[in-house]
Amino acid sequence: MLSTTAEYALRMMIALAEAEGRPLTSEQLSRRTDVSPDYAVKILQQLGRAKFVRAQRGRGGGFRLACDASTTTLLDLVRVIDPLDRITKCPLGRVEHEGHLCALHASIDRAIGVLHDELRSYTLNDLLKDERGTICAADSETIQIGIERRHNGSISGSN
Amino acid sequence: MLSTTAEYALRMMIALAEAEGRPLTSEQLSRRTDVSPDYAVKILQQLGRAKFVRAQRGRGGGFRLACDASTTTLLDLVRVIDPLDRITKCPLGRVEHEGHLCALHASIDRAIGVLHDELRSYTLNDLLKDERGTICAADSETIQIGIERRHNGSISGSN
DNA sequence: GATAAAGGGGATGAACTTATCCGATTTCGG
DNA sequence: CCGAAATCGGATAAGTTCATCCCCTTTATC
Repeated sequence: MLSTTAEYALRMMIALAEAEGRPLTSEQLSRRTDVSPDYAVKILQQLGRAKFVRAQRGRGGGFRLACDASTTTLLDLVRVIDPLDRITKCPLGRVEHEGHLCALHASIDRAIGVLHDELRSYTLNDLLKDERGTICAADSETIQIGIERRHNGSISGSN
Repeated sequence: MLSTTAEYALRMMIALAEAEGRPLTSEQLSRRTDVSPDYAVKILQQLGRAKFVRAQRGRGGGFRLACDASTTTLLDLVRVIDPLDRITKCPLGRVEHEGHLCALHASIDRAIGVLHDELRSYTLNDLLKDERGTICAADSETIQIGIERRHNGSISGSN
């Protein structure tokens, strides 16, 4: 339903939100989110143009979150990649349906509407909370390279 | 959000539902729904394999509805073309998320869920009712070739 | 039967999405 | 000011969806 690219973007945004302002290189993001290194860069560039991340070139650089994780919603992020637009004009270009969609397109539009509502109801912060302590992005590598974990006193962590 | 192919399929199903059991040729369906003739056939074949339409070869043949328009939902039809599946297992294959998705995938899954619910709430019959008398499939041609129209005493028809 | 009308289905091309590659540019640190 | 580390962005390849083309089989009618 979402494009794979949108999925990738969400994973990387979660990884960046978890990093709490510290920059992560595209390489690190790639490994944490299982996105190929080169493609990860492309997606990060799109997120950068949309002002959701900021890039810092050069040594010690990387990508940092450039939005408020408590107000940025899933919908905001998905739409950077997938248009996911409501239907406002007749796809068949019928002039008599200007401002008054037929039953078919009105139904599809309502479906897109509830999808919007649902995706808008989750913020980036919401996605960081996981009762099990494992988030589907940003974990395995933090152990390898020894960055301190934020919630290591987890409840029933399986490793 | 829906693939264009799914849109086409819906338009053709509406046109067939409007025809009330009379067969329509792929050519007629193509013109009524603004789908190219050759591609229309391909989509009708998919709908046929899924048992939503039945084809009759030879002179006087064509495609007929093979499902109940009052119980077949938008969701049923869309899923012939687009899988639109709920998320049941972790897309990253993390075993610790078996039967317990992380917050990200749980959220996306809920979004797909509400989309399902909404699409399931419309039947094929619902899409035939249009207060303005114009449906976004199956109309222009009925005038050309003179098949009797079902609701010709329309309210504010613009031609 | 012959013929014309109709769908069946494989092969192919066009367009878009996804993914990779590589050289250029920026920036930090000695 | 040099070199390593990092992003930038254009070119290209691979894969998928969308669309077209063509030949075949089926079927109703004469």
